[in-house]
Amino acid sequence: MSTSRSSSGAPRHPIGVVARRTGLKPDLIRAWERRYGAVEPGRTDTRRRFYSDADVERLLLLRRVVSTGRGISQVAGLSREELEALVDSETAAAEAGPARLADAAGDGDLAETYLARCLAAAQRLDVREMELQIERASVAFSRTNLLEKVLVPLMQRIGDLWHQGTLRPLHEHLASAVVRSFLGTLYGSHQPELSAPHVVVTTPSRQHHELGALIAAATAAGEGWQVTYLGPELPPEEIAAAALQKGARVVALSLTYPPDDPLLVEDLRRLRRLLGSRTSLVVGGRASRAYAHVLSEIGALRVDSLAELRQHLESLRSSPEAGEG
Amino acid sequence: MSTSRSSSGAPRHPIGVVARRTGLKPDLIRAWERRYGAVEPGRTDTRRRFYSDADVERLLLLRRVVSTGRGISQVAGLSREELEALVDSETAAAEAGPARLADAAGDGDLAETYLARCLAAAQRLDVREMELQIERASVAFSRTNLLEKVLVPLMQRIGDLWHQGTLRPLHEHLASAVVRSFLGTLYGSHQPELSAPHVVVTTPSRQHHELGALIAAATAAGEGWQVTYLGPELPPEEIAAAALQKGARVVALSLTYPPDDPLLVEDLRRLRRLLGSRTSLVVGGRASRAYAHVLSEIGALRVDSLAELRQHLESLRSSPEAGEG
DNA sequence: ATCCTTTTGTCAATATTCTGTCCAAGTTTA
DNA sequence: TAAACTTGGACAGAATATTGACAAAAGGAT
Repeated sequence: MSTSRSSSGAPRHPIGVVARRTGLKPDLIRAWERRYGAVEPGRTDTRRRFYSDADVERLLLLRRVVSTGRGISQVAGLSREELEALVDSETAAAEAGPARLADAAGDGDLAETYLARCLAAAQRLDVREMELQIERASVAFSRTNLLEKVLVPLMQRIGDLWHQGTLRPLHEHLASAVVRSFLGTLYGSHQPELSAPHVVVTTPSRQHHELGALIAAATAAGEGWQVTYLGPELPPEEIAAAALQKGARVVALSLTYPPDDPLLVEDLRRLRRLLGSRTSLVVGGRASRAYAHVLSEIGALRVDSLAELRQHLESLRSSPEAGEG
Repeated sequence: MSTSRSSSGAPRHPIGVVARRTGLKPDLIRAWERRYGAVEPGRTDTRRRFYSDADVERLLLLRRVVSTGRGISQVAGLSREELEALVDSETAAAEAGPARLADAAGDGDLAETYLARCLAAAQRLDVREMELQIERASVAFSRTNLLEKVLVPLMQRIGDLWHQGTLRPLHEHLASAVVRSFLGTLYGSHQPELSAPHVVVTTPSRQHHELGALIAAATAAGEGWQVTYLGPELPPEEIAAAALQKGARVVALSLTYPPDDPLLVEDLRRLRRLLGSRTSLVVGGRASRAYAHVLSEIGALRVDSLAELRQHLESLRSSPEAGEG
């Protein structure tokens, strides 16, 4: 065990940092200390509390125990070993996952607000403001809703405004860069279980709009998959190689433009041949409809929305093998 | 006590430059020194402060630690290693912290270590590990060194291995996506002064390798410029429109491939015409040499390294107008 | 079930410390 | 001379500490 890491000065954390790390409000941490002596942090000469790493871990432990229904007064005085024992017995008893937060309804207006602000910021080429708004939206919405109600509509609307001439290509590029950067951090921040199935996400050659692929990657990550995002425009051989190397259960492609690429049809057929029958192919994006014929020919799943994608991932996850012959 | 402090490199930078590089106001740097002895810069015989590169890196590290919630008074006296450990523990708080790298050796070896790990991770298509290693490297290195000694060599080496057939295109794509995502967060993290000049960074049409542009964007941000990154492949009209709207002092382009695009030559000429004479054009990237003729014809600055880019930005910043007619 | 008590998270008011910013006056540099 | 730098002091906003109060939830007793 890492009993003491005090080799060169043990880190001492102010209460704000402890609050962030434990998810407990500063007031609550103080209340636990005042009322039950749950922790006994050190003090500076000006009476500010300073917590050690051990204190932080103890608070985390207490939080877990309390969240299982026990009162804080009952467990505040227990030793670390006793707390760990409690946690163990609890997890062994019930595989209770943390309750999922349900976003309240009526988010439409809120999403619309963020959307409008992002659009305005994009128009002004104000990257910082755009990032700020997306950041705020990411706090207000769940990951799923952020994608479905803010980011996807945002890019669609920018695309529309571009095509109708209100916005320049430059605005679309800028917005793409910002959203892409955000999505990159989003899908990377998830820590899937090692037993989770793999999905390889990319875009075929000459399909250089990667936003859809990134959104798919973020969605899959949110569903608990292990995601390997390869970036845009890869030929079938590369995609297949990656899928093979990662033992991917699914390959997800995003098609947006152009909708009439004969070479792409051939690439899709080849990809299906190169992939083992154990790997499913899921295709989405605005242009995917245009390739529906090939897709059904090669037995690829076509999805029209993120909800559909999530649904398919869910079912694919449980089914042992791809249902293709 | 921290032994180093005044070790590496003769003191060089006046406080204004340090302020730009660190994103800290001169007043704040002095306050940190006066109140907590956070740095001990050298002095001229007229009592002017002069900071070494090590001082700058220390200030960057302090800024980062402070931004995570600790008070400056608590961390101002810590050694570099302790500060790095703090940042590391913050980013990898939940992580089972495996072996810390031996910091003792020279930075060259250290960079090599990270490089090798990133390469190995890329080969295994292990995105998470790659991100982790880059994150760690970003703690151990200053922004400048991270770019020049880790990320740029990494992408070069991957490119080489790709061309010699050891790695597949797929690996290059994957690494690009990871590095790009990281750079996106990097260049956005700096908060420039409102009075700072603007630079618009992008890539001309048909130049779809945007990594160089992103690195340039991160470098410019580190020099205290207000950066507008537009993403890759924009025609001259779009670039000029953005530069006009932002009142950009500089437009920076990255050229990597192809090196022999006749249309690009025309695009560059047009861009120069569309830009006002108040806006300088700076061009870098592997293929920029191939276009040296046009570039000198239209009076664009060609840079061969990041150091050169920084140097040019520094001098452009002080000179009131572009020196082109 | 209903009522009462205890527990528990949250909040408010006030005081103190910490921290970033700013100002003024003088000095040096370009 | 204008711009950049230095010193010392001042100040406002953020973070923290303390005390006390309050309402929802939990649990018991009737």
